[in-house]
Amino acid sequence: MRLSRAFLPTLKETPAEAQIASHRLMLRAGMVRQTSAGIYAWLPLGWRVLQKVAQIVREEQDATGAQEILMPTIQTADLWRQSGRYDAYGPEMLRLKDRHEREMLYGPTNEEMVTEIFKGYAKSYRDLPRNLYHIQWKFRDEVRPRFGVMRGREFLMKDAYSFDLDHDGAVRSYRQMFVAYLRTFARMGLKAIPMQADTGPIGGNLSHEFLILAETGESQVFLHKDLLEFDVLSQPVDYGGDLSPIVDFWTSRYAATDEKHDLAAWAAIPEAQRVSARGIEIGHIFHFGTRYSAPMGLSVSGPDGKPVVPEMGSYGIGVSRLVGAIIEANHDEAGIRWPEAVAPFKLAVLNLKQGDAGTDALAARFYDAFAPDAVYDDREERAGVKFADADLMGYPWQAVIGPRGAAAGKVELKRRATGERVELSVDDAIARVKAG
RNA sequence: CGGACCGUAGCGCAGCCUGGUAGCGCACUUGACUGGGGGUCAAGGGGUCGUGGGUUCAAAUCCCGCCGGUCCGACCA
Repeated sequence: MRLSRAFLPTLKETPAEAQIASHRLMLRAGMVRQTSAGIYAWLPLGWRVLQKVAQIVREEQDATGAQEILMPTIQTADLWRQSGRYDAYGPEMLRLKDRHEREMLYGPTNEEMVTEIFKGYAKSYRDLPRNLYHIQWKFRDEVRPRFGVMRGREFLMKDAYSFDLDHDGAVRSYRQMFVAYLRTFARMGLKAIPMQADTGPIGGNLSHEFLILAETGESQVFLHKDLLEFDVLSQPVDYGGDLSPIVDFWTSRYAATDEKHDLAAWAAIPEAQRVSARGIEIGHIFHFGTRYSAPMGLSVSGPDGKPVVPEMGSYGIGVSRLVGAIIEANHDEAGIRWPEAVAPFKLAVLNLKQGDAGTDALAARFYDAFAPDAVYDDREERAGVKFADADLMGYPWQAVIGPRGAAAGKVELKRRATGERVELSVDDAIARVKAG
C-alpha cells in the first residue's frame, strides 16, 4: 500500500479518553475510531490486524477438526427462554423488538442457538463428536466499557461448541481446545498461561482461563516460572492421539488468578520459581455437560438404541480483545512492535527523498518485492515524520532508503523489535527480510 | 448501579468564576526555504460553543431539563 493514497490517519497527540497503552496506540496509529461508548469502527490498519488474528484462530481451530459456521447476531427471546437464561441474563443483554413487537436480542453468546441448530440434524451417536465454531460480533451492554477494544460493548469473538456422547469424549474435546489455544496464542507471539477457573455449579476441573502477562492486566496472577519457558510450537501435535501429556504439563505447575489463589500451594513453590504479575484474560474454555442440551431437548440415539443427552463445552477467544492484548505485550515509547505473525504489514519502505530518481527507483524495487504485504511511504513528508509513523505503526521491518545510501546502492534495514540497523545492498536486504 | 467530572474547529486545550466581536497549539490548504528522527517563515480555510428551554438589552459564560462521553468503585471475554 502506498501511504500517499492510504487511509491511515495517525495522530501526534493522544485523545483524552485513552488510559492504557494499547488504546492510546490504536487511536494514534489510526487503527480504530470510537463511534459510541465501547463501540469501535475498525480502520484499514486495525482491520488488517484483526483479520490476521482471526485467521490464526481459524487455522488452529480447523486443525483440531472443528468446523466453522456463522450464526446470526440477532436472536429471538424465545430461544433464550428455553434455557432459562432470558430472565437470568440481566441488563447486560441488549434487548430489542422487531416491527411485530417480537422480542429479540443482540447475542452476547450462542450456546442456545448452536444447540438448537445441532439438534435439528444430530440423531445418532454416529453424529458425535462434533465441534462447531464461529467468529462473530457480540454485544454485552457493559456498565462501564473501557480500555478501548479490550473491554468494549461490541466485540469480535471466536466461540466453539463441542458435542460429545459421554464425559470421556467431552474431556477429549476439552483437551483438544486446550492445546489448540496454547498454539493459537503462541503463534501470535504471546505467552498465554492456562489457569484454573471457576466452574460454577458443574464442578470438576474442566474450566481454564488463558491469560497473558501485561502490566496493565486487570487481574493479579501467580504462576510457576516453568510455564513461561515452555515452547509450545516446537512439538508436533496429533489431535487424534492422547493429548494428556501436554495438558498435564501445564496443569501440573501452579497458575492461578487472585480469585483462585491458594496461599499454601504458592508457599510450596521455591521462591526463585514464583512469578507474580498482572494478567489479561484472552480465552476461556469450559465444559458444562448437559446444561443446554438437556433443557433444549437435544438427544441422540446411543449404540444401544436408547436416547443419550450429549455433553457440551464452549470455548471462547476474544479476537478483538487480542488485538489490544498483543499491543499491551508488545510496545515501547515510540509505538507498537508487532509480532510478525499479526503485523498489519511485514515491512515499511521509507523513501526519505521523494522525487529523487535514485531513491524512487530503489524504493519502488524494494516495495515490489514485498507488495502487498508492505507499505511504501511515498508521502511528501520529512524523514522524521516517516520514521515516527513507521515506529508508531510498528511494522516489523523498516527499509530506509535515502539519497546517500541510494547512490551507493545501499538500504538501511531496521528491525522494529530490537532497534537493530544494518546497511546492506538491496538484494541482500530483500533476502534478509524474506529470511525473517 | 454508587461516587466524581467533562462536552468550545479533525485532535489536545484556554475562555466561563466577574455576561459584551470565539481564541491557542497540532493537523489541513498555498508559497518559499529546507531535506536522515514529528523543520522554519509567510499567507489562508475551518466552529449551530452537545441540545432544548429560562434569565437578560445582550449568554460559550448564569439557571433548569435532556443527550453524549470520561474517570474511581462494584461487575466482566
